[in-house]
Amino acid sequence: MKFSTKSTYGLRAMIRLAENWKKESLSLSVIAKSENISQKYLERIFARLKTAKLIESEKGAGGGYKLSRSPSKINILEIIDALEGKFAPFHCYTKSGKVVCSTSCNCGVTLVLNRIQTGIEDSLRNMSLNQLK
Amino acid sequence: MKFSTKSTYGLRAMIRLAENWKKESLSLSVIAKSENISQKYLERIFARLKTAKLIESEKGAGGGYKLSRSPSKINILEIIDALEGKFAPFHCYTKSGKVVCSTSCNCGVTLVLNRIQTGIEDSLRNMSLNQLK
DNA sequence: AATAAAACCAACTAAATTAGTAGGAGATAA
DNA sequence: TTATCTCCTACTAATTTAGTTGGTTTTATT
Repeated sequence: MKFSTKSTYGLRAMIRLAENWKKESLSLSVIAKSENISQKYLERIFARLKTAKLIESEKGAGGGYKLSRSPSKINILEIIDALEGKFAPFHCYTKSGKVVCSTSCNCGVTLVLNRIQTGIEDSLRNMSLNQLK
Repeated sequence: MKFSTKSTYGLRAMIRLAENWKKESLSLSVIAKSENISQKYLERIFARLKTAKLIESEKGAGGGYKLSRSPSKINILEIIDALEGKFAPFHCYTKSGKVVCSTSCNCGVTLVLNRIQTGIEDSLRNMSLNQLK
């Protein structure tokens, strides 16, 4: 198991925006440059964060991004979910592609998967962006 | 975040071995056939489980695999770690490849990563193989 | 009005990882 | 000596991740 650069970059950028909370917007170019991240790649990461309504944007010269709410109201779990995608809905498949069981079945694999998911959720749920730097 | 087939197959196979605990060894061909998994792929998955000393093998005709200890003494966390690998030791890199910070630093990204890791560990630590079916 | 700086958008490429194959060698019971 | 098994290495195919390329649109500033 690993942490993708997507999450790493996204989190770092969100921490930058948190530091800038209540000030003017921060542009992608500034963040990318100072964090040493490919600007174009960061663009797509920001698209995810925006879809999840965690950030807002202003177009045009002088524009940029800012958090859509106070850092204390932004949950780390939301950020990770937005960046990495939720734990995939799980299915056991036979070789023929037929679904044998789903998330709601109570086989061992599903049970373990659900535990891991709630384990992650519980650990991040009450951690908010203002706690990071 | 997703659960690879490696984990799915590996867990299913371990559950099969647990059902067979105290009986004769189960061969790869039997497990692969009944679980509808590529035998050659399962072979490599079993190699990981063996390296982790979770299973033992007997070569030759009539041979096969069995758990190395009672299912109640096998932790699900051990299985997942063996199959999926531990959470990768984490580093922040600059574009030039220079390490900026490591697992022991206390930046936000590392803090989140460590939380996720302990979240998973805590959720699986006291779940053993005999609880699954 | 022209320009520059910004978000936004789509399609491509490169690298890495995952999932699986192919083709054996060596061990062992029947 | 043969069939059944583990074990080993090297390959391929598919998918995902990590970017790149080349724009369009929006907006403040000159």
